[in-house]
Amino acid sequence: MSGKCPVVFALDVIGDRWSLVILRDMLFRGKRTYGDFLKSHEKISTNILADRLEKLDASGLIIKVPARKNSPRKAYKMTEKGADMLPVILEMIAWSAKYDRYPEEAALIAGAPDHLLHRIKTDRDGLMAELRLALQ
Amino acid sequence: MSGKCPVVFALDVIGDRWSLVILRDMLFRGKRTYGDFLKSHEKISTNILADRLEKLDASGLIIKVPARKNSPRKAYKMTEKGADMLPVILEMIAWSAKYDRYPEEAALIAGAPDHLLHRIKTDRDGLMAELRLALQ
DNA sequence: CGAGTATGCTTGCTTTTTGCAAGTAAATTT
DNA sequence: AAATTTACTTGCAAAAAGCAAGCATACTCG
Repeated sequence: MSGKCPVVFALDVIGDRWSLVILRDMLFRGKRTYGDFLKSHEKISTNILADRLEKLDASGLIIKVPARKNSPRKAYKMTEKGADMLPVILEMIAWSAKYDRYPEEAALIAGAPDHLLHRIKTDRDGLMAELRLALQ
Repeated sequence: MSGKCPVVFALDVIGDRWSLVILRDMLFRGKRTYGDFLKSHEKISTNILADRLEKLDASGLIIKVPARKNSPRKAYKMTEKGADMLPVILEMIAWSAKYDRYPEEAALIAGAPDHLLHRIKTDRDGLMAELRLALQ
């Protein structure tokens, strides 16, 4: 049994920067394969990526699936449990928007344009539904 | 300039389990001193605690203040920037409530009773206001 | 169909971070 | 004034992260 405070329970799954970077890549950038994740701007190293994918799989946030029907090649897919981290990530984005003094460049590099923030504030449920749909 | 995606911008500050444990202790348990934090159930080690307090201070989520007026003894106080992490933490708690299969014991040990969850869902703003007030 | 390339990792090694125990100086209590 | 607490620091061993190279399938193209 977990016996942990809920904050720690969540931290056990996402309390590490790389896990959240992977989730971000899946949720906001449609990445699905090992190679996709490796190419991310933050330069995760190969062994760490393998480790985190395994852990995220083990804790049920993602699952390993055939990349295409009947293909032996693999891809990763977000589970509902994983997608349910969206609110956490959206709040992080909202916090950063408030406190990062240089968001313009972030928008350019990382694709967090103003309209995303606007929707977090005004149409969060719609935004989440849309992002979830894109995971199918 | 940050030039970072907003998720990474936030992760730079709280993308480490101990930082969030410290924030939790301040927000939900009224802890303020080095000794308080050291006593937390998760057994943070002394050098890591010192390091994280310094980093949280450096990034402006907390400030070091006199424990009492004119006292040379120190305490830590949450800034608004720190308190603004509350929504992130509340979403983590909500997520854990959905996926932790043994929340009863967590409630006993860590003080996350059902009514907290209920308020996260039904009166988040009121809850946040109350928690913020307790920080004064 | 076979050679070359791409993909999804694993392995080995170095560097960094963590954890633990002990130590210490200043503040407080008795 | 002595004993105790508090808020750290230091030193060292263990764990984790980062980096480069290797490797066994897949897939692609002639």
